[in-house]
Amino acid sequence: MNAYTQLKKHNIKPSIQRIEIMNYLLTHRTHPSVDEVYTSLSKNMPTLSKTTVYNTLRLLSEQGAALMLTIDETRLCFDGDTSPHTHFFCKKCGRIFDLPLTESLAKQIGKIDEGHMITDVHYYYRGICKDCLTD
Amino acid sequence: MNAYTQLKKHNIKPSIQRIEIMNYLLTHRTHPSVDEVYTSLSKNMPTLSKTTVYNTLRLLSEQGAALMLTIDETRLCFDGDTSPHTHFFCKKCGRIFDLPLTESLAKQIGKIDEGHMITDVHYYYRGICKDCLTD
DNA sequence: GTGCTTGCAAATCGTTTGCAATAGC
DNA sequence: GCTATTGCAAACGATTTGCAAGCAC
Repeated sequence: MNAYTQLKKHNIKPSIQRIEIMNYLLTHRTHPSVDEVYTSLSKNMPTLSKTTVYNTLRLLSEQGAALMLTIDETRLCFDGDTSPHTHFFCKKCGRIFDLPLTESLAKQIGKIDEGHMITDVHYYYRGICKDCLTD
Repeated sequence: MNAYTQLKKHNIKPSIQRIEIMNYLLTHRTHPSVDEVYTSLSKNMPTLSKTTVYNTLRLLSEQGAALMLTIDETRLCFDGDTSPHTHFFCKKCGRIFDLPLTESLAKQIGKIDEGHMITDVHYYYRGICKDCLTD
């Protein structure tokens, strides 16, 4: 799915900036922060404003075109992959890894609500990643 | 379990401030923010510093005596209940609710690691709570 | 030309840091 | 007395806000 289609699908009016930001999320599965998106895109879009990146990423997550991750206590990260999966945060290097969602875990989604309306599900794991363990 | 015992159990040297903060968490299951703990305790401890509340809550979560919740993007919240359960965040009123951890969900914990060392598990749900839905 | 989007600068506010004062063995 | 803890003020930094300029239909 390309960026333009993804925006249309979520009722977001496509602008150059929005397409570029959505495209960045779709092609970089690194769970980037606002700053990473901004720094990377501003190389080819010198007039891009960080405010626009903030606004757009928030809009994308509100409209369900991206996930806003709060697993890193120091900054918001974003994920263009909205399919169900879990996230692992390394407390040492700060990277976020994707982990698969087991079938039985997937089945739980939406089962526990107690009358609340659940719109977002996040499964977060923290610890030390494989790479940092061997250092 | 009282606050003093909880601190000793996690190798935290008990001071007046630490006992009061730990006790607050154990007696208020509202997932308070730093500010809520500070504001409430400072009524009876006028010299209490917010820095101490920050330091202590961080220490408690590092030592496993409390959970640091990052479910609310705008502030850190803390939970003195370290037993396995899930959290629901209401996007409208900002409150955090406890939800039970189903047995099959509990069984997943520690199963998906892919070589990483997992130390923390958080299951977060977001949406609109029962009370806000009826408003 | 009307309404939405962008971008700059300034403000905001939760959190951390530096460091001197204090308390506890 | 030595070490750890506390508390104040200042710094920090991520995010938001206000508002004017720009763009699109």
